[in-house]
Amino acid sequence: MASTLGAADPVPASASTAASAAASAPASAPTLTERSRQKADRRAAILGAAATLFAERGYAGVTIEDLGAAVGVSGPAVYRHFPGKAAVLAAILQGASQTLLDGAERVLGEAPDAAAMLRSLIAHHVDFALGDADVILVQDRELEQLDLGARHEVRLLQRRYVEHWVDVLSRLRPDRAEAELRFRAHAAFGLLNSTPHSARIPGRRPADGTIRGILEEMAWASLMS
Amino acid sequence: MASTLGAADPVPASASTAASAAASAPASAPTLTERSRQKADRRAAILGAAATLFAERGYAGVTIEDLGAAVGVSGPAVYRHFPGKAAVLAAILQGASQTLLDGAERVLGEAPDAAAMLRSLIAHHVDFALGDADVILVQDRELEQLDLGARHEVRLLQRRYVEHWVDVLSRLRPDRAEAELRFRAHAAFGLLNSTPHSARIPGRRPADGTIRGILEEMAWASLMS
DNA sequence: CCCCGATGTTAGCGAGCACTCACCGACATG
DNA sequence: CATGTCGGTGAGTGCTCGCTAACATCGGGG
Repeated sequence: MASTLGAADPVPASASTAASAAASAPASAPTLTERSRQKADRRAAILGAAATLFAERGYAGVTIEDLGAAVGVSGPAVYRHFPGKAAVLAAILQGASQTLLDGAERVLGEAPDAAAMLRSLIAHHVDFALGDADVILVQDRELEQLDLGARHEVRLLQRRYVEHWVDVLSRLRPDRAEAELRFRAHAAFGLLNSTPHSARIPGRRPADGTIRGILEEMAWASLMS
Repeated sequence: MASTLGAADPVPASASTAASAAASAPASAPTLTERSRQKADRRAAILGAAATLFAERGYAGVTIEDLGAAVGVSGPAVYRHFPGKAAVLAAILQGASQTLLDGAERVLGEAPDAAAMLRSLIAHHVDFALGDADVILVQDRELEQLDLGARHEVRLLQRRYVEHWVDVLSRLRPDRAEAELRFRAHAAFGLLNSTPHSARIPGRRPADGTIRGILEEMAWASLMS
């Protein structure tokens, strides 16, 4: 769950004003004190709990008090880790987009040909959708709650992610226009991201191992049809 | 946009306490006075505006004042048509589910065989998704904002809708388990409902007539793969 | 060992908002 | 024409919630 923007850096920047701060630790290493590790844990815990709560009750349906209570602290302690409620949401969405993009670029580097690339992209996306269902829900539901800056950054990451799909697809189907391939990619995302939504529908669904195969099959068939 | 529940009946129930109310009009006819027609128009206008606003800013991001202002009245006038903000959302979601279900049952009656049925179901769903994009967005985003009663009713309608799909699919692919077909149907909904989401993504998309064909092709391919 | 900074707590403020109330004009009915 | 009802308004109310302020506590580096 990496975060770029957000004004709340996970690395403690103690004595940042002093120019002679090169004493305690090598400047490149993030100063592994006990205090900072606990802080990082708290931050991660808040993000995880927030993703679940936002997915369940919506961004507006969760209070700062809820966020703190979910990790054992109460109310305004959250402000020690995030500058505000919106920043928590921003960190979740940026982390998700970054993770998705990084993973895509990783698997693309390992695939021998275009077909394998598409298979890898699909498999990786399924991984994410099944593993971080909460984040998926929040992702395509609360994006417009973000302020313009953060929303723009998330959009940028998403756009780069989509372009990887379009690149691979245009190698497999050079006869099709880019606009169509981009549209098909978005539709496939809708298909793959449906699991978090249908998860709360009553009708019992297939075993978790089976789901994976079905989703990959459907995504491939729809994209290449 | 029919509404069953909601405690706000579109038919004026004036003098409902009097037992001798069989004077002015036939009891079955809804008393077509000018006043009641305007009221029905207002109600419909509020519902339409609310769908757009909820889709744009989320249920919690829209105030009762906004709802009134969108149709030219201000603030509490909305309470003359709906008992509260939640009732507006409930009417939208119930209307959507009902419309979708009615349309499905209509097209199913006109199709000669199972393959035509599936084609019709897909085409009808695409119609709805492209025509009422706002409602689609609200549908799969704000369902849990409803109170338990209304949510249950919407779930019931949705369930019946899905069962129509499962029925048709099981006639086309009797080798597959019902649970898998239901899961595939939900995934296809995710695919078809993706257009309202991707509509606000920057990358230019194909012409509106082309989209229809692509979506139908993808849905069919994914379901029958 | 001691002091500084960082993390947490409780109390409280101020804004936004759903909803109510008292009142008004207009339309349909007897 | 008189009247009761209905749709609309402006002011007001109480509550929720994001966020701040002032104070307690503790870990860790000089």
